[in-house]
Amino acid sequence: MDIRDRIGWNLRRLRKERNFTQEEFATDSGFDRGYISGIERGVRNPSILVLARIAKALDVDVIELLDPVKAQQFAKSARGQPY
Amino acid sequence: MDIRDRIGWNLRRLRKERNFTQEEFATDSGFDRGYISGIERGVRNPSILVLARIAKALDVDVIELLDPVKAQQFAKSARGQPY
DNA sequence: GTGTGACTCCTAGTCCGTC
DNA sequence: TGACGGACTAGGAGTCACA
Repeated sequence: MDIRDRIGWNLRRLRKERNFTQEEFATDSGFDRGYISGIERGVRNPSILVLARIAKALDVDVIELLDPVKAQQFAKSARGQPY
Repeated sequence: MDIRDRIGWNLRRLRKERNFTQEEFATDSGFDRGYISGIERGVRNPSILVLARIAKALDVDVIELLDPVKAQQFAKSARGQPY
């Protein structure tokens, strides 16, 4: 699994756990909604400082965003689901 | 501890464990030696794909580069030491 | 609510060198 | 052996309109 996908799935997972829309989270974290969308889909290549800001907005450590197991599980559970 | 310092100390720790010079590691991983130096010193802001390439060259998972405990310990043990 | 393409601006990352 | 500088090019940061 590509590292960008790991981050993308984990971000989507953590955001949904908090019942935020992309738009709400974008406002909260100070990013553009389209940029957040791109990270969740794994098409962006964010820098480590961007990840740190995102992690802070989610109130987790950066490592949580890179968790391969949780990313995999969430990706699997999300198959065929609407966004 | 800044996220860039965590990465810097962990990179230096893992590189030294393998008895590589910055130059050797730069050649191995395909990066510029000055760039590797900058990451170790925490003055650079690498993207996640860069970290993935570095992790691969070290044969560890990216998470290892972000380990806060090991970074702290190594930073402490390295106080006053020459590079 | 979200995906997506196109865009500008600025920094990441390279290559050379010196200390 | 590693820190640090300047000049350069590739690519990330950040925004928007439209689907």
